[in-house]
Amino acid sequence: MRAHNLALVLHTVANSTDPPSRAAVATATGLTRATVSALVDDLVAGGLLVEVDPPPRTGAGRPAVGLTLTSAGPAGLGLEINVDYLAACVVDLTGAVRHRHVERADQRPADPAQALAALGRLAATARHAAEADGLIVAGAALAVPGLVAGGVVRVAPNLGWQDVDAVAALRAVPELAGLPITVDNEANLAALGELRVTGGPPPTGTAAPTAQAIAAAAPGVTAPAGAAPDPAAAAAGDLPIPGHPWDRRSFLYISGEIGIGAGLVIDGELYRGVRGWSGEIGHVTVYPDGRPCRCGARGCLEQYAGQEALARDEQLAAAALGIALSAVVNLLDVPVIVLGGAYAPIFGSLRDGIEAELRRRVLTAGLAPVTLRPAALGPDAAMRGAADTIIRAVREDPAAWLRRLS
Amino acid sequence: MRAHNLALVLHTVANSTDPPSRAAVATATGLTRATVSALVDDLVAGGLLVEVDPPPRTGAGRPAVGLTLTSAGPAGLGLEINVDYLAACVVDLTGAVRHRHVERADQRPADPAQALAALGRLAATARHAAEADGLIVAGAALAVPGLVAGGVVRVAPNLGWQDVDAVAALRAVPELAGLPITVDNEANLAALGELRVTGGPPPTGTAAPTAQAIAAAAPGVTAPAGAAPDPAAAAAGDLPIPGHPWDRRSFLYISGEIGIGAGLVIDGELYRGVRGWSGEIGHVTVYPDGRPCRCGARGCLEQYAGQEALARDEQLAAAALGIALSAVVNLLDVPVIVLGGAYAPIFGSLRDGIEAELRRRVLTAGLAPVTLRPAALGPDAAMRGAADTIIRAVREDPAAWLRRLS
DNA sequence: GTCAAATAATTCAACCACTAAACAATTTCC
DNA sequence: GGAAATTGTTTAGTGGTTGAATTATTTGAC
Repeated sequence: MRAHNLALVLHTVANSTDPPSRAAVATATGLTRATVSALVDDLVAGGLLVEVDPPPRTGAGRPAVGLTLTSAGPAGLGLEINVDYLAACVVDLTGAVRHRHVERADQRPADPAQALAALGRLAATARHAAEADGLIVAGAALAVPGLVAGGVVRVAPNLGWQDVDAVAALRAVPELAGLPITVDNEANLAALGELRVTGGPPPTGTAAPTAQAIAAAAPGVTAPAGAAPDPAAAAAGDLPIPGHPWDRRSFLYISGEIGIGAGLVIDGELYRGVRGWSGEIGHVTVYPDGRPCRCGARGCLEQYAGQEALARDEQLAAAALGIALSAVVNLLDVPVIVLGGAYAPIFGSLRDGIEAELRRRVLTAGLAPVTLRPAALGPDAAMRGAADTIIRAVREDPAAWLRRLS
Repeated sequence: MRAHNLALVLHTVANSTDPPSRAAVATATGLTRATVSALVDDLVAGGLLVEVDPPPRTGAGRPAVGLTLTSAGPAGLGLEINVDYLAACVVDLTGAVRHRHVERADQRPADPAQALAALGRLAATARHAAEADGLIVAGAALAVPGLVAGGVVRVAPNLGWQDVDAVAALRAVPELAGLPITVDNEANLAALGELRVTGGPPPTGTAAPTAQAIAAAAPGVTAPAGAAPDPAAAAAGDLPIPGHPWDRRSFLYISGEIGIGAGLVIDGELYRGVRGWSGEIGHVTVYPDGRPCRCGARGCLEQYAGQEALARDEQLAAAALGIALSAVVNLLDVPVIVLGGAYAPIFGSLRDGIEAELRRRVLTAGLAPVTLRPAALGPDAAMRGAADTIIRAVREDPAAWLRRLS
């Protein structure tokens, strides 16, 4: 119960726009001021929260002391191996990127051990830099473009990997000793990265609006007015995302790389699938008797909207994407689709073609909108999402972190 | 916390094969015998559990007194409106069907008010019969073949309904006064019905096996050996379902009626979609330029595997189903697909055709099996699932039920 | 400048629910 | 018949919460 309430308080502070006072947290959570005080004391002592200067005064009374997440506590180490680069970043508890290093180099000629060794070096320097900066790296997560099971990369076709125990390789790096390390699919983690940047606070208390209310409000397929990413806002890391509040916490993220992956986020939670293999949208059938795919099937989406096909014909790609995405929406009732990876920069030219298919093929298109939007994060999404899994674990179970310190 | 532990104890008793003692519940839950005693006393006083004769002795020591769910307490009223019948059933806390009445009649000529009035009469007699039998009807749920939003049936094409406030109509029936009433999609509820019958207990304590372990064990698409439903076992309501334990709690249920719907159950939870409109697999595109569908699109699954098409060509239906289901598995990594409705009786002739497509088009088919199986429940599935939502609510929050009594 | 009103945070007694350990009840086994 | 075993209850103790009272610090009125 204490663990639950610690998490509740931490989330409330994290999701507030300006530093809330203990009293504000109490009213927001429904707990007593006394209880909140006790919990906050623990979180401050444990180095997860810090007291900051009071927010601008608002009337009579004793001035409040503000609370924010620390920028000197636990941090997450995000790693990525992709076809043409290695990358590492450190993200602190507030979600700020504190270190970032990308090493461009084609990984396909390298064998897995070489690539992982190079990544290990990147990770080691990132950890050093972070700890010199007062951060405590709480764990590392690695994004790879392939199917992952139990820490092992089963298949990563575009890297040419098969049954590579990436976790074991990283654990062997001496500078990473003692760190919990996980591996996950690139698209899944990119979806989490997108969520961290655009997700915003969970709908506090109020339930999602009824479908009834939605349908009355805005029929048809829609996209935000200024759909192209606003560079200034994106740089500030605080993109204003239009739409209904739950649009920001439930979406399908499509990652268009050489292959095509997807990450499904439902109400702020990533759905990984029973065995961790969800999101293989690249091999959804679009044209049953179409082009042969290297997976052995015919007419896979990847053959029409993968990077190769994309270079040849963007409109064909858009139509194929539209067909596959219609299936997703019909099956899962996802209100928002985020186009990432190679799709983000050409969102403008894909949008109409995708929307045309959605309008035609989504059964509920007339009842409620399906919103299309470009990804906010660019090529860093997966690495950022990987780091986010670490700080998310601390945020969701601060009690464990406090125990770990003592 | 008390609420949580009450639910924990209730679940433990519910999921035990024979009536457990207080001590057995204590060891199973990890709570103290003292705590369990206190909780059980509350549940017995509230009429959710009853003490029964001790199970056969097993050694020395004071004899235990067994605990079971009551068969005289809260009950769920399950209702269904479909194209050619109305139905009502009452299910008690143990999951036993205590009353059941089906009224065959084509509902299409009737206007919604007439149909709902007839259903109201059915529901009223069911409630009476149940209460004469010592049951307390805790609520009612209605299954309809259509899109539902906030208690309103937005569209039910095969009934010819549009924007029918079914909940309001039923609430107006005097004999149903005071009952919480909900409406839901037929396929969603049928999936829950299937879960109740085949789901079994949640994997106690142990996590799902790693994908790694699975892949090593059994590659390829598989189906249970004796795949046709065993009538004797089905009648006993205790069908032995083969496969891994989590297979029973994560599956996609396909309901083949005039239209085709699907209900997705993940780890024992029904996924309804953000707006409640998930599972419209009937309008997933199979052949992008194929037959025109009444939804306005082309090549929808319904045109190739709906009841009409099914009558013409079962093999075409199987191939189309295989293509659409491959998309589902690629996207969601669902390990089991349950064929219900009109598909269940002809499972044998559909199976090979579906499996061929799955083998070809599911990317991970070589890593882990996709199991196909016929539904266990037959035409009662949706109605049973509807009733189950009511008793599930009581089971998941027994504290609320106890409060309600006082 | 002083005092009342307002707001923030802490302290303290009471309470609820769980744990641990002792105890009572009832059986089997020797 | 008595020791051992097992179930279920009782009792004292503890952690974490609430609610009320208390302290701290500011604004605004006079």
